[in-house]
Amino acid sequence: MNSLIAPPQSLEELMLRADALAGKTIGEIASNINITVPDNLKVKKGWQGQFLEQCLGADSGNLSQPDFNHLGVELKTLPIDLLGRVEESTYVCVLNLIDHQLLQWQQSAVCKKLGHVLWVPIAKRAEQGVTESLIATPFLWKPSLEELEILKSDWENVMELVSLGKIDLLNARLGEVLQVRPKAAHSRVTTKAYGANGEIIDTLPRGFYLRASFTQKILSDNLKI
DNA sequence: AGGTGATCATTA
DNA sequence: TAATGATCACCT
Repeated sequence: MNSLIAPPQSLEELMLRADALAGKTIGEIASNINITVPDNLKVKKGWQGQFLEQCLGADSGNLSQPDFNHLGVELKTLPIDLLGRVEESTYVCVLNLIDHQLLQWQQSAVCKKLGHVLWVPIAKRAEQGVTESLIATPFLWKPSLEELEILKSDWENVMELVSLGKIDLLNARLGEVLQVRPKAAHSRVTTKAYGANGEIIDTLPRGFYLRASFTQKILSDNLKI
């Protein structure tokens, strides 16, 4: 889905565009720009995210940088139900298992991407299609100092295991708010990593994800009153 | 290949 | 039934 809409020139312009979507259904917005909505997301898992990117004029493609790079803002859709409960974890970025030497938290992709996020909650209506899903209130978020410390700690714990070649110890149970999970087309895909003796090994590619409990708190903290 | 966008579906 | 591990599509 290529961007047909020019990137917003300012944060204000981005938020005006985002706010204009609030309260509308995916179907309404899609018909206005002649986009066909899939019946379900089984084989279109990233569709909502790409759709919102197009609606808002994101232009970073698959580069490892924030969606609105000139604004330093990352766009994330957040699947919720009608009661505002977060239904899925949030992918952040890949975990680089090779080029991590001397990488500090402030220089990491996780830190850069989560520095400033535009969250767009999308409420899926039970028993109804994607067309009926409702855009809730988008909001800008910067992690608090406390949140930043937890993210940094989670990230450093993972990177320590990676540095020590303890790839086998990585699993989704680690991390208070930031977890590591597989990130690949399927389980036979491999990527390079360092083993415990410094040798190169093949292992399943992993990515960083935010736990739903964390994004749930972010959402709750940002509810309008 | 390996990144982006994620949700699916089986397990615990 | 929540969470982990697996998987799907598109882009460069």
